Amino acid sequence: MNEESLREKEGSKTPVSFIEQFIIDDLKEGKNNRRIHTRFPPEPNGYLHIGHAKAICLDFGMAQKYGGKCNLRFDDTNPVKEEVEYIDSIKEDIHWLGFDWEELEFYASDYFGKLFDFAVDLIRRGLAYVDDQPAEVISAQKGTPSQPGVESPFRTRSITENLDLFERMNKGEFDEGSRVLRARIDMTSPNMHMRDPIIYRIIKAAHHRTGEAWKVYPMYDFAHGQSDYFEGVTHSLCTLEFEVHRPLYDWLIDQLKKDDYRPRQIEFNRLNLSYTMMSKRRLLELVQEGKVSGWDDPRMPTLCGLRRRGYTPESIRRFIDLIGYTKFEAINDVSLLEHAVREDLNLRAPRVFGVLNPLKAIITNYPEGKVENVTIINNPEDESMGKREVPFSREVYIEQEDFMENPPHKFFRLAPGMEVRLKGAYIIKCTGVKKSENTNTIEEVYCTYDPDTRSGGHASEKKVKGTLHWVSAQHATDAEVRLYDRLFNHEDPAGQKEKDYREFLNPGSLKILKGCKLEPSLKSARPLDKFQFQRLGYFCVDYDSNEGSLVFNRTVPLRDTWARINK
RNA sequence: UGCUCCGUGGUGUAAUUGGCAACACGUCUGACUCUGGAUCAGAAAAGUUCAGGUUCGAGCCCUGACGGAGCAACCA
Repeated sequence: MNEESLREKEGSKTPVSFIEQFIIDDLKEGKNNRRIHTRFPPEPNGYLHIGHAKAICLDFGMAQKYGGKCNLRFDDTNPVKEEVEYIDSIKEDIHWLGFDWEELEFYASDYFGKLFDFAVDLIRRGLAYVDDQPAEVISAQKGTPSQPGVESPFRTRSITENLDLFERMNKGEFDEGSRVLRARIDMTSPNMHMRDPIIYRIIKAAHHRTGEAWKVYPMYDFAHGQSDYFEGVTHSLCTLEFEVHRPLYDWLIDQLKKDDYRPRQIEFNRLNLSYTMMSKRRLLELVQEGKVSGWDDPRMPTLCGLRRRGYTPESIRRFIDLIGYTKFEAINDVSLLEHAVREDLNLRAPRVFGVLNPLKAIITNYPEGKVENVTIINNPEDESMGKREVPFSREVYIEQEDFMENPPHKFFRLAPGMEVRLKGAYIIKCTGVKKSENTNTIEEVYCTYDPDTRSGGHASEKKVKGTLHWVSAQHATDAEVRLYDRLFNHEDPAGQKEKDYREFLNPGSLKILKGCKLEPSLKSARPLDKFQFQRLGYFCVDYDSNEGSLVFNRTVPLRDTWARINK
């Protein structure tokens, strides 16, 4: 980034995060040749969720804004936890979100050779040693956060012996767990991570990329910073829990670096969303235990889940923009995410008629067999989306909730003797109901219409309190509609000391409605097509859908002040 | 009990580096409306965890409390 364009960025009034400020300062000071280079480093052990989206937007976003590059690097240092299946999904999700790493696709496993050489170098300089003690002993010697550790009896082993042992560890001569390589730093450090951290362990599982080539694998701390260094990364952005790792990150870079260049680790707050849970391990449990239908269950906070639910990448990026990056571990309200989709879909989603809980209304004075096409505006927010014709006839479906025999005060819908407009068509008046003999439930309502009130017609200015959506019964197409609510009924389901998160699963998080009636134009809708069902919410065609049997997911309901009043 | 980090309306973030605490979501009014949506206009809501100190002046600097989070995988 040159000085001129940097000054330009500075001139803009929009506040920048503390991270962006660091980047600006580093650029101004001329660090690393005025270069910015970031990386997004997922471990391929699960699907990306919206928390990763926060990191992706930062990593790719900063590089983009300041004329830099962003690498996609798979942090694949633990062959027993990682699978190729995840790599493809991760790439797909990043692209879907709207970012591109171009040719910069890397793997920590690409550096196993260099990392091994660096470890050997540390041994030669007396900065690493092979420890023969079992895990429990090493762990006990580490001390506790408030008590210093004690040194391993193997700490003073000769360089020659260490070199020999480390080579043989990698040849597979020793069992898993029998020996590790440790950095020799300081067993009394107040920082636990500096107490001779383990940097290599023996794992005899096949790696998805390097196969059987290695028997020893580097730990996260020994791979991450060095990978940054090898790739020329300048700003290594990660979440707050790695803050205490930074001294080790810097220590290792100090041993590795040969000139002025050095990557800098900066930590920000991870995303916590109310009523949801972000831990990959627990999300995997939900999938494995069948609590959800899969990683892409529309109730999951995964990117594939949100996509299936009907969220747009724009809305997710917008949400992340709204919450910002700080060092305060906050719980962000899901309603802000919902606001972001509504804001986006309001501008883009065509409005259609869909009746979720149908009730047949018969317009007794409308000629039998007659069909009129009424013209409906596709999106009042965007004239360019045009208009369409919707068939109207003597029998229509309306929403059960839109009719009450004995309505309360301020009920602006249909009730005996009351008038409402059927949107885009006529004003109707309820004249009676038909109830079932035994259960007393309402089966049909009878109405009359006023032929002068057709929308756009000469007497169409007549005002009524309510406007209902409707679908012509003989033209309707049936559909299944899946309604979603929050997966958990606790604000912080995973953060409760005494209780397992499973106890907070919301039993009503999925409601399946069958026999919903949709306007005929929806027959040709394809998976992921998004609509606003007028007066109800935003809906998206599910993958399970096909021309013969439509399936819709409710992304989010519309704001509903009437429902709020009646709570 | 050690170390590291963090405390600003209900929630999440700002405050151009010490100068009238601002924005968004949410909430509540009112207008408009053939979506109880959207849009528009407005309101309530924090004196910045607390106590000292420096200063003409502190959310910002200093000291000390209090509160929260993280750190003791051969996970990342």
